[in-house]
Amino acid sequence: MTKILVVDDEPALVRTLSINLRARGYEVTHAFDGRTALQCIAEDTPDVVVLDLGLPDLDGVQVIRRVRRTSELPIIVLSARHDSDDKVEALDEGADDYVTKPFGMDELLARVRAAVRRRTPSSAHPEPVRTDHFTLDFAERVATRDGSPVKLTPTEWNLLEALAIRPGHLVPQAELLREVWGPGYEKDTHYLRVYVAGLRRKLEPEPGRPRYLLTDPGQGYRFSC
Amino acid sequence: MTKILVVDDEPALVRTLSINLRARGYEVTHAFDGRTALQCIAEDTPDVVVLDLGLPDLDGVQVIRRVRRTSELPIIVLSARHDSDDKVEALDEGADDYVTKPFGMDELLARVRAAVRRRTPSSAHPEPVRTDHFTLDFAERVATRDGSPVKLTPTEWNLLEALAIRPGHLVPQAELLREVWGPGYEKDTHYLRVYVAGLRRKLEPEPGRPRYLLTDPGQGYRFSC
DNA sequence: GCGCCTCTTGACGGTTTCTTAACGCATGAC
DNA sequence: GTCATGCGTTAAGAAACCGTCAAGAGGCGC
Repeated sequence: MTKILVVDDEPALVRTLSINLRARGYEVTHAFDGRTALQCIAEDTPDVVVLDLGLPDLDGVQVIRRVRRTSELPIIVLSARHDSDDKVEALDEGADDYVTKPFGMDELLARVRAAVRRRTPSSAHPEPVRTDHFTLDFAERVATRDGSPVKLTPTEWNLLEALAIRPGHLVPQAELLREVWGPGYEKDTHYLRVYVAGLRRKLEPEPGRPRYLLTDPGQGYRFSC
Repeated sequence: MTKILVVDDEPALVRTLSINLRARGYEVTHAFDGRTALQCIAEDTPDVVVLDLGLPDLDGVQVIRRVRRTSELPIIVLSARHDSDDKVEALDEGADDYVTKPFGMDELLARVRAAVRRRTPSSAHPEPVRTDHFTLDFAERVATRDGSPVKLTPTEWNLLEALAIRPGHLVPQAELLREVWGPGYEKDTHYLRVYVAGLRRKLEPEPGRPRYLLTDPGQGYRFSC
C-alpha cells in the first residue's frame, strides 16, 4: 500500500487532502511542522511526501535538503507564494514537483500519481556492503570500520553509492561526475581524485595500496568488495 | 553528453531555450511539430524532451502517449493554457513534469536538471568474447587470460573494440585509425603496429605467431575468435 | 557572530600511458 | 644480389593522468 505523508500547518487543508487521498486508496499520515515531518519520514518511511513550504519551525527548503541527504523520496512541494524563485530553490534542492496554492484537488492527485509512478526500484539504495575491513549501510548512511563508526560527508556517500550500486563494475569518470556533481561536470576529474583519496583514507586498510576502491587509469573507478 | 529535444512551434522560444540549455552544457536538438518530434525521439535518442502541448499537427498529449508505449524517456511539458485539466491529462499520460507559460528560465532549467538526475544511464558495447585462451568484457573493460586479469590501456581497449564489433571481418587500417585516434590519423599506420604488438603480447599464447589478432598485409586487421 | 564542517581549487611529485624513432625481418621487384 | 616497402618489436622521452596536501570559500548550527 502506498503511504503518503502530508506536511502542512493548516489542519483544514491537511484534513481535506487526507480525505481525498484515502478515498483514492492511499495510506495517509501527517505532520504540522518540519521537525515532526523529518521524524515521520525516518520512522514511517512514506512513499511520497506532500510538503508545504511555509512551516512554523523549519523552512520547507531545509526539510527537502535534510531528506535529500539520505534518500530520493519523491517530494511534492506546496506553496502559497507565486514567486518563481521559490520553485527554483525547492526544485534545485531536490523537490520532484511544485504546486501553487490554491490548487485543484485533481491536479494534486495527478501529481501524486506521477510521483508514485516515478518512484522506481532504481532509486533504491545499493545493498549494504560488508567486507573484512568495513561495512557500509547506504539506506542509513552509516559506515563502520573495525567496529567503530566512520563519518563520511554527503558527497562521499554519493560517490560511494554511484560506485557501489554495481559492485565490481567499472564506472566511467564522466558518469560518476554527472551522477554526483551534475551535468556539465563531466570533465572536472580532479573532484574524483580528491574524493576518492578521502574515501580511501577513511576506509582502506592501506590507502596507498587500495584494495576496494580501484582505479582504471584514463577510464574510471570500480568498487570491489 | 546529455541530449535534450525541445519541441515547440514558436521559433523564438526554441531559440531562447536552446541558447540557455547549451550554455549549461547540454546538447540541444529541436522540432516544430509533433510528427517531427516523434521522428527525432526515435533517431536522436535524446535524454530528456521539453514538449509544448500546443502543436500545429498532433496534440502534445498524443505525443506523450506514443512515446510512453516504447520508453520511459523523461518528458517536461510546456503549456500556455492555465487550465488544470491539461496538466492532469499530461501527467496521467506519463509526463514527468509540467511548466506553465510564461515561465522563468531558471525554473525550467531546474526542472531539466531534476529530470536528467532521474534518468537512468545506459550504453552499448560489443558482446563479451570468450576464447580458449582469454576472455574480453568490453562493458566492464575487464580482460582475463588463463583465469587471471590482464591490464589493457584505454587505447588498447578502443582498438580491440573497433575490431571486435565485427568478429572475423577485415577492418581497413584507415578505419581503425579513424575510430581510435580520430579523423586525420588515417595514415599513421605505425600506431597500429605498436598497439597490435602490445595486444598480442598481452593476449596471444604465441605473440610471434598470432592466432586471434590477424594481419592482412597492406589492408588491415581482423579479430578471429 | 562564531566555530565547525564541507566543498572547491591550486600546486607538486610520482606513475601510467601515448607518441615517436630506430632497427630487424620478410617479401617482392628489378 | 640489391633495393624498396610493409610489418613487428623495442625502448626512451613526452604528455597525460593520478594521488596527495593544504589553503581558502561557503554553508550550517549554535
